[in-house]
Amino acid sequence: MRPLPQPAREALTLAPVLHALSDPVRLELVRRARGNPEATCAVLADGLDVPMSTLSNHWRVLREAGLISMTVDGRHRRIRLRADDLRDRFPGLLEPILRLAAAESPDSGPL
Amino acid sequence: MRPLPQPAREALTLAPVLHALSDPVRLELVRRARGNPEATCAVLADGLDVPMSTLSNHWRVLREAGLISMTVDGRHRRIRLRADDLRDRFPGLLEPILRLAAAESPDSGPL
DNA sequence: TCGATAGTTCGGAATTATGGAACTATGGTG
DNA sequence: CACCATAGTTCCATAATTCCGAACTATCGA
Repeated sequence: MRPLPQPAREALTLAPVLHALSDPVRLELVRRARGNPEATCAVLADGLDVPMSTLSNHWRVLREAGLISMTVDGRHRRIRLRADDLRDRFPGLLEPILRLAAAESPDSGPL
Repeated sequence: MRPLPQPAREALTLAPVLHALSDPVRLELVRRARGNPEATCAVLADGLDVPMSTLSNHWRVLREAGLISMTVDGRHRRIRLRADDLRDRFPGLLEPILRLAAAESPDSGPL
């Protein structure tokens, strides 16, 4: 269950977080990650017509911005939303954004 | 005082708004616009070591995302934050972001 | 009319994003 | 162990964006 490198909580900055959330696919991945702790990349991306290499890039952007952490678990990567770190560093940021994203695509509808 | 074209309130979507806010320069411009209604481009960008053509692009991104409106006033463009439209369409979004941005660069400090 | 001011547009260079193909690493099976 | 399937990453060429200097436009004031 080796963890992949990620920025420390104190190193998180606002602009990269907003950038990471400014893509519809990534926003959806984050929403799913929140509702689905410890899920793998493939599970979270299920049904999203996006090629795997592009997804891998999206996960990297999310990880480098500090939104998620990844741990290697066998052949899988487990994704966890860094909810605590984000709440600590950017209180009041993530909840409204995810709420509005959910309002904009109620199901996991048209991204 | 002819207004420049801008997306209608109902047409605003989350991803472009987050994208517009994901750049440190634009974030700063939005902060200044909020504290400085009816100011011109030049006034809002004062002191920001960014070339004018780049600023013009930033204003366009902000306008097209629906964050600001611009009206032509003589030789000037007056910038207004679309606070009402944004609050209506994305309640709870802008305030936290601008608060966190202010916390991250208290003055208009290192962008 | 002329010049200065305020900002936009154009176009090329630099950066970033996309995605197919090849690769790596792990687990399961015989 | 040999072999294959799975899960994801990396490489790299193309496409799309962004940056910014230079040229342009529009308006005001003298």
